Amino acid sequence: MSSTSSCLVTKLSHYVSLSEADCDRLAKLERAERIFDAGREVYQGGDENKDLYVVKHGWAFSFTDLPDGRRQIVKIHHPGDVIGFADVTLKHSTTTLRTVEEVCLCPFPKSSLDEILRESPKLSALLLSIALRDQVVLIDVLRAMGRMSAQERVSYMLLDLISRLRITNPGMTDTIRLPMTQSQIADYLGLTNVYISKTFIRMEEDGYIHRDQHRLQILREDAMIELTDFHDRYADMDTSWFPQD
Amino acid sequence: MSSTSSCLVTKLSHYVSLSEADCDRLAKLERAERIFDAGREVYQGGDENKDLYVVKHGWAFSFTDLPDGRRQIVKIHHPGDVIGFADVTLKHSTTTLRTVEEVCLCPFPKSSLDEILRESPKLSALLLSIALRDQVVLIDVLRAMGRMSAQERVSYMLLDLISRLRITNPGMTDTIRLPMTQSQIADYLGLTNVYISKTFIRMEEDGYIHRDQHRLQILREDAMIELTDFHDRYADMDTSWFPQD
DNA sequence: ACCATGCTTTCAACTGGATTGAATTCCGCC
DNA sequence: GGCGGAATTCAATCCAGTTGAAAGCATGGT
Repeated sequence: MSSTSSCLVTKLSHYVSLSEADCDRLAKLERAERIFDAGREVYQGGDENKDLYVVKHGWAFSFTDLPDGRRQIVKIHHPGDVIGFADVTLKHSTTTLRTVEEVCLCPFPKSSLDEILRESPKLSALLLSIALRDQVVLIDVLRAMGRMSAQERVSYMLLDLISRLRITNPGMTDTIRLPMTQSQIADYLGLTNVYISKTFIRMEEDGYIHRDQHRLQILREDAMIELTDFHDRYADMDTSWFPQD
Repeated sequence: MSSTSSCLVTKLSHYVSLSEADCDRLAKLERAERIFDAGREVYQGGDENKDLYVVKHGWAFSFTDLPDGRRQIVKIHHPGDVIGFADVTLKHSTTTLRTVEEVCLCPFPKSSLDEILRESPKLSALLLSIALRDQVVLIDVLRAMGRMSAQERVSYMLLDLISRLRITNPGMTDTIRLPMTQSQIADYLGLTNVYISKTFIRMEEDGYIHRDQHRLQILREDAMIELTDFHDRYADMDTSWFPQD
C-alpha cells in the first residue's frame, strides 16, 4: 500500500519519520471514504460515537449549542486532521460535526486506535503528543476568547489557520482560502456575524488584510503576530523522547 | 511503598483499578516534595520545562498574560492533579504557575513520564485518557467563555469545581471552600473583579448560593445545571478499551 | 434570463459588562 | 487591640459588541 496518498501520513510525518509499517497502519485508517455535501451534519452531539474520521479534503467544524440556540464552534477541521479524538473516552459525542463545503471523510472505528496503541509505541507517543498539542492550542483560543478584542480575535484566528495550513503546504504564501461564512467565524470567535463584517472591513481599511471572494490575503502578518502575541504551536514538536521502533 | 498516601493514586484509581506495580510507579512521582507559600510563582511562561508537578495539597493555577497585562487563568489545579502535562511536547512552558494558598508540590522530571509510557500500557492509556478528557473540559470552558453571560459562567465554574472535588471526596456535600480571590475568578472567566462581585451578590440574592467567608454553598444545583446545560466530565470514563496488564 | 436562496453589508437603537475611583470591610500581624 | 494592606463593595459613566431589520450581492437552478 502506497502511503503517499494518505493525508494523515503527510501531516504526521511532518513531526517524526515513520516506519513503513507505521505508515501502513495509518493509511489503513483511510481505507473507507465517504463524500458529504456542503453544510451537512455528519453526526450530532449525544450520538453514540463509534467512529473517528480522517479528513481527506474539504473543511468541516465541530460545535455545541446551548439549549436556547447560542452556538459555539470549537474546532475547525482541515485535511489530515483526525476528528473525534477527544471524545474517545466518552460513550457519546459532545459535539456536532458539520461540513463547510464538500468534504471527503474516512471513517474508522475506535477499536483501530486501540490496535495502534498496542502495536506501535511510536505512534502512541505521537497520538499523545497530538492530544497534548491540541490542549495547548485550545488554551491559546481560550486566551483569545477571554481577553482579546474582536480585531485581535480575528487576527489570531487567521494566524492560526495559516500556521496549520503551512504544515502540509510548506510553499504556502500569505493567501488562504477561507470557505467559512462570517456567521460561522462569529460562532467560532464568540462574536456576531455583524461585528465580524465590521471588523473585516475595518481590518481591510487599515491594511492588515485584503479580501477577494473567499480568498484572503494577510498583508501585515508581523503586525498581527505582535498584536496577538501569537505563537505557532504547529511548526515544531519535541519528539526527542519518543520510543524508537 | 504504601500507596494510600499518594494523591495521584487516589485520583486515578477512581477510574480504573491499578496493579500494585502501577501504584508504585505513580507513588514514585511524589517522592520529592516542596512547600510553597500563598501567592508564589513556581515557574514562569517561557521557562525551560524539565519538571512536572503533582499537587499534594492546596490550590494553584496556571495563567498567561498578554503583553499589555491582560491576564487569562487557564487551569485551576487541585490535589491529585498533574501540572504541566500539556507542555511536555514543548521545550518551554506556555503558562506561569502560581499558588493560591500554601501548596505542597511534588516535582518530577519529564523523563519519568517516558518511563511509565514504556513500562505500563495501562497507565499510558490512562494518561492519554486524562489528556483527552482535559480537552473535553477545555472545550466546555470555551463554550462558557464564548457564549455565556456572567452569571452563567460563574455557575458553570462552581459546578465544575464541585464535580472535580467530588472525585476524591465522594462524601462531599453542597459546600466548597473557594480560596481564590474575585480578581482571580475574573481572570479565569474573562470578566472583571467588580463584575464578579456584583454577580455573586446577585446570585446570593436570587438564592442560588450562600457565602460565608471563603466557604460557598450551592443551594440550587439543579437550577444551575439547567442554566448552563452542564455535563460532569469527571465522574465516569470509558476504560473498557484499556489494555490489561 | 429570472427567480430563489443564502451571504454580506449597512443602519440605528440598545445593553451587558467594563472602567474608574473612592469607600468599606476583612484579616493577618505586630 | 489597633495598624496596614488586601479584598470587596458601591456608584457613576462609558463603550464594545448586540439586536433586529433591511438592503445589497452572489450564486446556482430551472
